[in-house]
Amino acid sequence: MTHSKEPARTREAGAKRRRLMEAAADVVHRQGAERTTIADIARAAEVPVGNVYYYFKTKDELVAAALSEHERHLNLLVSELNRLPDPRERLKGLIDGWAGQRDLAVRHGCPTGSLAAELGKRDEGGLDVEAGRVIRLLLTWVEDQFRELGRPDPEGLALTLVGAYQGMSLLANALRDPGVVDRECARLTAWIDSFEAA
Amino acid sequence: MTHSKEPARTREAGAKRRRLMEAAADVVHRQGAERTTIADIARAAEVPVGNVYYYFKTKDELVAAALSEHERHLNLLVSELNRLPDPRERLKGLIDGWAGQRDLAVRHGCPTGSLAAELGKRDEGGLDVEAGRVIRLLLTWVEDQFRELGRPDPEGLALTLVGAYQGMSLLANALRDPGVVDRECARLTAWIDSFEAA
Amino acid sequence: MTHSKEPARTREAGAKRRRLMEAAADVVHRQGAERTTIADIARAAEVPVGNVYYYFKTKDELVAAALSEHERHLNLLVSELNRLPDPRERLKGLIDGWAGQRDLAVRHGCPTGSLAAELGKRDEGGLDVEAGRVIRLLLTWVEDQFRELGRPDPEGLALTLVGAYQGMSLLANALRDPGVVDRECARLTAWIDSFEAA
Amino acid sequence: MTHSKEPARTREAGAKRRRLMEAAADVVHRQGAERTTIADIARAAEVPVGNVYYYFKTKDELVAAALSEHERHLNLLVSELNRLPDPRERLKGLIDGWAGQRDLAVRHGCPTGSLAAELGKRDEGGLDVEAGRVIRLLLTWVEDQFRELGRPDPEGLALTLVGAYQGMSLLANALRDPGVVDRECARLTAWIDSFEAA
DNA sequence: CATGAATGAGGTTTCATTCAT
DNA sequence: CATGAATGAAACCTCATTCAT
Repeated sequence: MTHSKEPARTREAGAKRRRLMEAAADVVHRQGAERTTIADIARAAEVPVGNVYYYFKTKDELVAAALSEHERHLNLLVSELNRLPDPRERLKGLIDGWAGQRDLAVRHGCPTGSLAAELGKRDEGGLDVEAGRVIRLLLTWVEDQFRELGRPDPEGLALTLVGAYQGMSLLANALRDPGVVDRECARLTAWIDSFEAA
Repeated sequence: MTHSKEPARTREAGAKRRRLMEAAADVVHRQGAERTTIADIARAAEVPVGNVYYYFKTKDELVAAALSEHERHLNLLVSELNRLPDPRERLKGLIDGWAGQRDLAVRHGCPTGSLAAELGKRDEGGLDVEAGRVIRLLLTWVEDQFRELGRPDPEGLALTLVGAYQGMSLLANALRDPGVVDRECARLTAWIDSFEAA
Repeated sequence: MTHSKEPARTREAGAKRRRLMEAAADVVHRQGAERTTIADIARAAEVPVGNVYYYFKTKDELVAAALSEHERHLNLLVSELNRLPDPRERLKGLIDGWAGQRDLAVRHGCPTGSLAAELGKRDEGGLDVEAGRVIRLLLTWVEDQFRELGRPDPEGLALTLVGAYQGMSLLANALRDPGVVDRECARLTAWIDSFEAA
Repeated sequence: MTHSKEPARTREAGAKRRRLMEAAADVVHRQGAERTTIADIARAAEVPVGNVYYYFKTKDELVAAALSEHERHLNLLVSELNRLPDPRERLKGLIDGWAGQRDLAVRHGCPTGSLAAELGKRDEGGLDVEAGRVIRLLLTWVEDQFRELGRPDPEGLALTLVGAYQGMSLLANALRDPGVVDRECARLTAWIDSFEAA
């Protein structure tokens, strides 16, 4: 109880890989992929540095793991929202989720968006494409909601909504101002409400 | 005078600093601050590596120089737009400018925004605050236009407009899709047009 | 008995060690001792990495096992050749064997010779001596044939013949040219034929 | 005089690169390319480890430098021998050179040959081809001598002579026996002498 | 100021070997 | 004996920064 030094193996096998993925997602979100060292992630996951490579052969694989964690979280959120009967409520639920993560956005931006921006600076590795794929998952889901609502140009509306989210996250982070998220989320919610029923 | 090796110091004296700033802004935009080395910037500016330090004492100062280049460009743009008599036309001119930089945004995102996102991952150095300041310059100018247009909540409108720009830049870059910029710029222009005259 | 996981231990028991030795000989010949990892050998032998250490306590023991495999092959070849009644035919049979392994020599050199060269770079471990011992086995056998042929200085002739083999293997490998083996083997055969009967 | 710590820069600029090449050739000959670390070479050249990379971007470039040193030595030797008027004397001079390096061959084998053998184990990098090129330089020169002597099949004779050298070097090294070089060099000299004048 | 060269801290990665089950 | 997982020592390499000329 005093030390966490006790062998983690006894608890559950395979949990380490999960711990590493979560640590990678978290640390990369906070520090950025370039500034994050393997040692940072290893420390956060309470795993010896050398052991990390048993689970992930390169640093890039760890970054990919962070990305897939964000994908997992997105899928969880979407599953949750899909239980709501009304697409309008689903979209407003999504926006509520963004509002709820306000402080995280202020400190570090959108996890997926800021990672995508960083990976987009690379010329090789293909991780940039992977990031685009995760973002497109959200876009497609949002588009589906607008379509179900019977709105014309659901693809454009999805771009506008998700773009607004990425924009507010970046501004809130750059200005260190939580009010940005509050205002924009309120505006977006009102925007959704302004749509007449199908 | 004796050697032809003698450089035209007086002629190029100030030019080197300028070249370094421009190179820093360009290379950092393309590669990101972390992935950019001093040697990269020196090469792009055609300045010997060892010489860089006479103009910029640290790498952070070079990043700050990149930021100030973006600030300079912003000021130039704003000066240009301020010549237009109508604030509505000024805002539409701003949006036209974004549309005109579409391909750059697709490849590397908004220069200031992506740099701000990267610097926001740092805990020290204060460059993140500097980036926020540059972004705020744009926000304030946009806000002034909305105010002059007589719109209520000009600050919120500015956040929405600039946020939309940051969002479209990030999405266009992540998806490698120029259409994102086209669509959103068209929408924003229509949005501005939807405001009645003061 | 309860689980089908139960392996046929008794059946495969000794086979694993044999598989590991063969894999070591093969992989070390192709990649060299230094570039070969325990994992490489384990994979080639289809033995779990952690299990290797029950058969070979160190990597050096595996290299020694590779050497002893080459020794075993040499002994098999010599036994075969010893069935021939004429020492001249035995020597020519040896050369034929070299010619038959031409393509292997072009790709990776003589298994024993290239391993001896690599081990000769070491200052410790004694494996270099072991490699010399295996090579001397061949030398002694060849010497015996020349002696039986009644040639003067059989030791010198053996050095010449085996040296020619090592030289052609190295050159064929370095030049990636199978013709080297063809030419030299033909020459050596003619050389043997040039000796008058005892 | 007591310490060699004094800045080497004062002596001659550019000498460091030369020192590194020589150290690489020497250490790689003694330890083999795989067992040689950058630190080993740096120490032998009295250069800080980090500085090595200013001159050679990768370890492979250092190995290539070692190879080119051997090429340089070969060219020097050949230039020397070319001063002799008689091709027979030139070839015997070459063999005398081998005999003179007897002890080095016993300890570490032929510098070029053992390096070629090691590089031949690689699948990538192209250094193996480079090693073959250097060996071919010697072959071609020897071939030219035999041709000038008016012997038939000069290419085959060159293969035989150079192959004998590589073979004796490998055997002498594997057996740790200088006598191998003595005997074989004597035999080769007699062989050359056995050719009638053109 | 100018410049190629120097330096060392720190990061990524590999791998022989050991250990818990 | 069997096995996946663990460990840490070392190797390669990068780069911001400094220095000698």
